[in-house]
Amino acid sequence: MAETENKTDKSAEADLGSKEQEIYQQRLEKAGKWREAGFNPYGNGYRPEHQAAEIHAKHGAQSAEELEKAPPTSYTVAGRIVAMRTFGKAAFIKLRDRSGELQVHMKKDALGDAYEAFKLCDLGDFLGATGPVFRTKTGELSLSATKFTPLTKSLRPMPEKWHGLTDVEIRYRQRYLDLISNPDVKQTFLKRNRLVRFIREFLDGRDFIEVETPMMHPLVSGAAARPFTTHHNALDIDLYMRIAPELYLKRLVVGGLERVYEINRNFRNEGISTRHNPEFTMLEFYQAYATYEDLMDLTEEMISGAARAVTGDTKVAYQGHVLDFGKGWKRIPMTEAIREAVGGALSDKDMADPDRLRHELLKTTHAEAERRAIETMNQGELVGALFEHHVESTLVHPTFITHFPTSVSPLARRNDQNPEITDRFELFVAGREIANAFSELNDPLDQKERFLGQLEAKQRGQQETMDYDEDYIRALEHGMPPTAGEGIGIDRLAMLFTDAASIRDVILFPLLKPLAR
RNA sequence: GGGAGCGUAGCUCAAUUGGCAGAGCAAUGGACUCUUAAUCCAUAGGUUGUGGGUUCGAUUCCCUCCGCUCUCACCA
Repeated sequence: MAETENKTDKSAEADLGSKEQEIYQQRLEKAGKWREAGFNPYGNGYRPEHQAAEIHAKHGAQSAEELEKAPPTSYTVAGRIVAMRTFGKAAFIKLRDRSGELQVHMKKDALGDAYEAFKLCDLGDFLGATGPVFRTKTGELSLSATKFTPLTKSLRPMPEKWHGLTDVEIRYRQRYLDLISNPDVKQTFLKRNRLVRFIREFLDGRDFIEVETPMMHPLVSGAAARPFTTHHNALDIDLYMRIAPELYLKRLVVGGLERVYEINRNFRNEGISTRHNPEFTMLEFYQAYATYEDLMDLTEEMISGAARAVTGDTKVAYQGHVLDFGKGWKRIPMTEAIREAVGGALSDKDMADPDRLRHELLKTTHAEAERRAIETMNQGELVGALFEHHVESTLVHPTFITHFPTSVSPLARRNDQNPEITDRFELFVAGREIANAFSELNDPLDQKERFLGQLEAKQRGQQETMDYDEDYIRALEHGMPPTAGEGIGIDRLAMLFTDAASIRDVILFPLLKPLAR
């Protein structure tokens, strides 16, 4: 690789502006000078022995005098230079490692000839430094370097130090720059990590086992969504990227894995928005001998626990609201929530009457395409649409909406008292769906009918329908114990706990259109 | 896909009615051994996203295309 260094590699620098080009060349020359001085600008094998946070923890409370009197201890740290202030024959630099930042004082007195090599450092370079710690006149704990080692030459300029990087497009496309420039970003992803870890520990502690099921499916199953398609060459078959793992996980319950969960990606070929990324992370779990009501209890416990683990409190500030994840979330049947929202005008009889519902829905629907879609909806779909229209966005605090219509719940168990509704709930927070759960339909004959209903809906022109999954029926025919299952959108939960307005802020590399070159 | 907005130096932002494209940071040279957005002097850095049009003259007005943001629709 060394021979590329002093050549002008036009292809690699095609995206450089003229100023950046100049900096690039200057830094290449500095790297060359390091080589001449016996330092490899891309060396390997350097072992830092200490971290910034460790040093702050150890000496943060000591005064300048105490540090001076204490027996001298030498530390070896490594990191990226994120700030630099030079004074001719001395300099202060700020070194950042994974634990935090530490100021390092570089003095010609202490470094001798190595100081000339240090002067070739730029903002963004990585270096290692060794020396004792002291406190500056202004009180900052700092390492006084007696030895310094260049580790990696950075050839491109860092984003501006004061305003940082604010251009959202660059932040998403070049997330590494975002992470360097905006410390909050790292905190967001650390929180996301804590969230996922908490959930795993929570479920593991309840005897669930984590599994991985296929991401490439021969059928569209487990949800109503448009899939991505792909192709396997050797088998010469088309496959769908999974839109949900549901039917595979329930096959495992049939197989005797009574408590299973999976945290993994789903892919849906639909619109992109502040709440939708084409690939997103979903937790799905299934528990035999539980009902949807048990899962409401479990969900409250898991999510309020997660809120505390991630943010330190069950009251969470989100986009100007305070969301209260403390126990005792509201549980409201869907029709009741609709009735409240439209002012009590709909009787039970009205709720069962498609024409009455259609009339109600058309009152507030003006877009022509939407009105046409409403004309072909059945009673259950109309109830679902009314709910989304009038209620969903008003549910700020965690709220369970229960008893979804059977026709919009093709995998959920019918309610024993009323077969037109299911033993299902969705959890809404901040006006968004966060979780979806139900007592599972384990009657193979009913499931067959529901699949046929999906085919019928497709006939009517609905684009998001499930395929008929023969093997899944066969699995149910072997017998699935009474089971309840749930899906939770991890990205959306992460948004709530990190006060993120856009799902792109909790996904490291959200999908963007590639730039034309 | 529809609607609204945005795109100027590596980064953050200016530019009056359409009249010589500017500043700070970063960079380069110089001074400086306790700085915290260090300071001071000097220098350099631009295909104003792309391609067209109107005009004596376009960062500015109009159109095309590209990308991003918000929003509606679809959806989680």
